[in-house]
Amino acid sequence: MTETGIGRREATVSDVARLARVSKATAARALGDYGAVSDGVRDRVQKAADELGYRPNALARTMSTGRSHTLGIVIGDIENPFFAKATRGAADVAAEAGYDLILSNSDEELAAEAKAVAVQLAKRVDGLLIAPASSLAPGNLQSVLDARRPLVLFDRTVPGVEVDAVITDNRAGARQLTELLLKAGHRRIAFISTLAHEGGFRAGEVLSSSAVGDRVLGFLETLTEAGVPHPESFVHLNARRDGVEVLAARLLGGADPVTAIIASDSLIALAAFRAARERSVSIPDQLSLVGFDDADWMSLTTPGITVVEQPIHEIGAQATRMLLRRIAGDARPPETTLLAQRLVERGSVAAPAR
Amino acid sequence: MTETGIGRREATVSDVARLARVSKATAARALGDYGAVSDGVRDRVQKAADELGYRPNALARTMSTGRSHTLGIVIGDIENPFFAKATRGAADVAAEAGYDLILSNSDEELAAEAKAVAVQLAKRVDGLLIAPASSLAPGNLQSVLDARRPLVLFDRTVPGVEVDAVITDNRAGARQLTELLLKAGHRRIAFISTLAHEGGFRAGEVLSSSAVGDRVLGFLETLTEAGVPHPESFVHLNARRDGVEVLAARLLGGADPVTAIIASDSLIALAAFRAARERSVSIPDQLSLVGFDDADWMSLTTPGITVVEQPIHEIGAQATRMLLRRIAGDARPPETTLLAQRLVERGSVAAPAR
DNA sequence: CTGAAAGCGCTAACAT
DNA sequence: ATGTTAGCGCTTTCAG
Repeated sequence: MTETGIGRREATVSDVARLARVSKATAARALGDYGAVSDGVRDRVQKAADELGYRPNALARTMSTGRSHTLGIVIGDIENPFFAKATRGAADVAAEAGYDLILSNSDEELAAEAKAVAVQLAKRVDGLLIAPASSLAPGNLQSVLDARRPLVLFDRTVPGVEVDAVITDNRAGARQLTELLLKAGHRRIAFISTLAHEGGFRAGEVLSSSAVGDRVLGFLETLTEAGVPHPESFVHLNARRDGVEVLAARLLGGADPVTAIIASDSLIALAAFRAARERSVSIPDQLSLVGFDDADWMSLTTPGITVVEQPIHEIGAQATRMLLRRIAGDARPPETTLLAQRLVERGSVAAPAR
Repeated sequence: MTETGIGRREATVSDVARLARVSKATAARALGDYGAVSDGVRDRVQKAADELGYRPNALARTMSTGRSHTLGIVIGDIENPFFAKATRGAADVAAEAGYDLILSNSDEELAAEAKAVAVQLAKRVDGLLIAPASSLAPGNLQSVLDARRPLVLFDRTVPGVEVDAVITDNRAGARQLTELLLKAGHRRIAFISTLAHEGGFRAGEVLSSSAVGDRVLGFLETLTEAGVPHPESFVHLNARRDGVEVLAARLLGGADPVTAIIASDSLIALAAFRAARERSVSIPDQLSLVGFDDADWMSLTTPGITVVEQPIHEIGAQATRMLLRRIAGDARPPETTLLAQRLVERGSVAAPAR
């Protein structure tokens, strides 16, 4: 029954109990559907609850049970289609299991991530899903481990932190892309990522995103195997999101222009495509463009863009399933799930101009 | 200081107080930074807290203060770029103000929305941001009002529910698009939306999304003013997300094909573009395509797509600012903020073939 | 400035 | 099957 009246506070179990003329405990049992209650009493309590417009207080319940039925998820940026999809995957399995998600954007910055983690822990989430801002700085993750809260990483791992993780085979994906380009005859291939990175890339360096690191690895080893000299000079990191276009333009101009570009995510592919278009360099005739992640528009451009696709929704879903399992008490040693990437060939690759 | 040891429970204010040799109240004051505490004591408490690895329990705090510093947001689908952007806008102003977001996807279904609202209320969010699944069914919103929780709607309003809302001028946007098409010489223009709707559209009908309703209104009135007969036959609702392509294909084939399409969101524009491409109907020569929302890929296709753009990030941001104001106690009568839409002309409009 | 005690709304023993 | 009584961890009077 809908409640009217002004200035009343929310009805509590006590209120319901009083109206139903039973003890608080009995009312709680009937309302919370646990313990044993006779049918008659159950009805009376239910009726009283309806009459008072009783709404349970999940926080109070959490206080006494210790379970919040809430998961924390911290990602780079919900506007990035990758994270949006992964988050949806997570939200779906969470909702299915009766859990909610508290969402935080880190913008890939450790400080923001730290704050997000602290708040989530303070709110006593039952577990955390994190796409770590850095694979090199375990601090933020360590604090959730210290707090003894289950944690599952996704998209990237962080060496030294022993937790579950769900990632995809970036190295293999990069190999596929690179081989495709090599086979088409390319030798000057730029790999572009917005990953934050100090100074130019040097061979053997460990990157702050294991995902990008693995891609670079697959890229470099494939080039090296093919006998391409100094392949690391083709790795371009630290591109600002809004600077990718300029970078791409620069790579396409100059004395020794690249003939192919590998974009480390769909947003970069977008910028590269735009740069090419604006300088009237034709794809695939004058430039081959490939990338990671299959954005829905990639089949719409002329030509369509060849990519390796990852099961993004599933990344979030699997990570959440694993987290739920841990919350349920699974104590097996941490494992990292490696999902496959799949090549989707479209028209953006051809032999280099000369 | 990082804590070691197994099986210990989280440190509480009491623990800290004991170690610092002060009362619980004093420790709480020092930790929570309220009340008055002498410097010496403050230090001692802080040190004790560090030593124990004390992490505040935000739920307990909420229990006694009544404020959770958490906002609920319920949207259609976080994978939809529109909602992703609006959510980011909301998250940004929320974080700025020290609030978190609990996210729920309704898939535009009332039942899912009802459940989401119930859970959010149970978790005692300080306020809710909702893009209502239906402008016709006030029930879910009424329950948040009944719970006396501040509520701000965005993207659509629901007549009869007196609350704040942030929307954009869909009617004007639709007029602009329609006029553009009319001016180019089009007379057979299809308006496509995935909005759930029973049976064919009849003039004067109120739709379950005020946003789509306003667009249809602007569309119809502009056509009517131009003397186009039976314009309501051009309104196509209830398209399944994965059926838009077929629908578009059907509209382009048949005896009396449309010469222009207005897509009610970027996902529909995408599907329509693909349908045209697949049937080799050339845009803009054989089909003019326009739509709502400026997706980032729309400047990449050949031709680029003409749209009216809405300040999506700002929709979420403004809604959240308003919500925060209400939470702070602002009791002015509800107001609905109307943001402008802006025409972005690209190359997808031309005169019809014949 | 500091302490004691009550209370937020619920669940969990432990009786009866 | 139902009731009594303690808490959960924090804030908040109210004293001193």
